[in-house]
Amino acid sequence: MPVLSLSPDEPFSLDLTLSCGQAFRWERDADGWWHGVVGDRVIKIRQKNATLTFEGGPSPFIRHYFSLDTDLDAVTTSFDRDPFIHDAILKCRGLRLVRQPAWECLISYICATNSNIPMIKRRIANIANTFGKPLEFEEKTYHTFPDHASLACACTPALSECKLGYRSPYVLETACDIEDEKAWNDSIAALPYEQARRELMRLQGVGPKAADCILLFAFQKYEAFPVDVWIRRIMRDHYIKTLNNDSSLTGWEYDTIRRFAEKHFGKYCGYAQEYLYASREG
DNA sequence: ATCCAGGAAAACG
DNA sequence: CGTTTTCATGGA
Repeated sequence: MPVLSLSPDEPFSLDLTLSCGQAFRWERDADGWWHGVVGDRVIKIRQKNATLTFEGGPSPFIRHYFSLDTDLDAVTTSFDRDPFIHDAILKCRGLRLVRQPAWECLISYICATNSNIPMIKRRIANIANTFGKPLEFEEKTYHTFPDHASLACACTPALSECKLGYRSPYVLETACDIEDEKAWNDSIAALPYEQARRELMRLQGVGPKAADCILLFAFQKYEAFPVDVWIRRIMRDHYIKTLNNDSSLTGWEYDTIRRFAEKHFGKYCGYAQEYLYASREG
């Protein structure tokens, strides 16, 4: 089986990277093997110290998906600006942001609103199993994430089987809105962060939080700082203690938090966000 | 039962 | 215009 060796200046933790809640299509078995579907490939991968053993795709593909080309020490050093984030950096050493397929990431975060991670994973799996192409791997059947056309013409009963709840019409409308997946992908990628964010938020079911997640996880726009209930708590308790204890997150508060984050952590604040999120208690 | 979860749309005043 | 209500699902 192919192997990839990491040098000492290439910190990487497969477990932290795949279990921190950024991607929803990976499962880990008892032996430490991770199985996941990326595009039209089933990837099997395991880490032992500085060695990655994998199957299902060529080495450059693995390096690219897991952002192994990123100088992680340089990135974490750039936002290592206070004791709290410093602790998170130490706790989560090797955590990297992966490069997710944008269309799948878009639908995933439309399905993520007001849910917890196990529920989101189940929904994405339901969508793939219902509408995706089957992939055989080691006597098991996996499924690709369906392209936008497959979802655009999904019939309502089949979609309701996916248990998306009130998110179903958002998925349908967004799928119908995007005529050409690649053109959409390229147009978002070409825009600067704030503009790309506004474009994404025109889609049904995509608000500030979903847009920031998509920009961060699929478009590598690291200045995006998604604020969910956990991040909001952390920011309130450790960074912006003047924020009130209100229940609902207002647009004003969301912007206050992300502006603060960009100023405090710098241009890789999105990376910092993931370290804060991964090291949360809960 | 009640509350909560990687929120956002729609209704309201 | 900013603010509150509603939305579907399942686990704790």
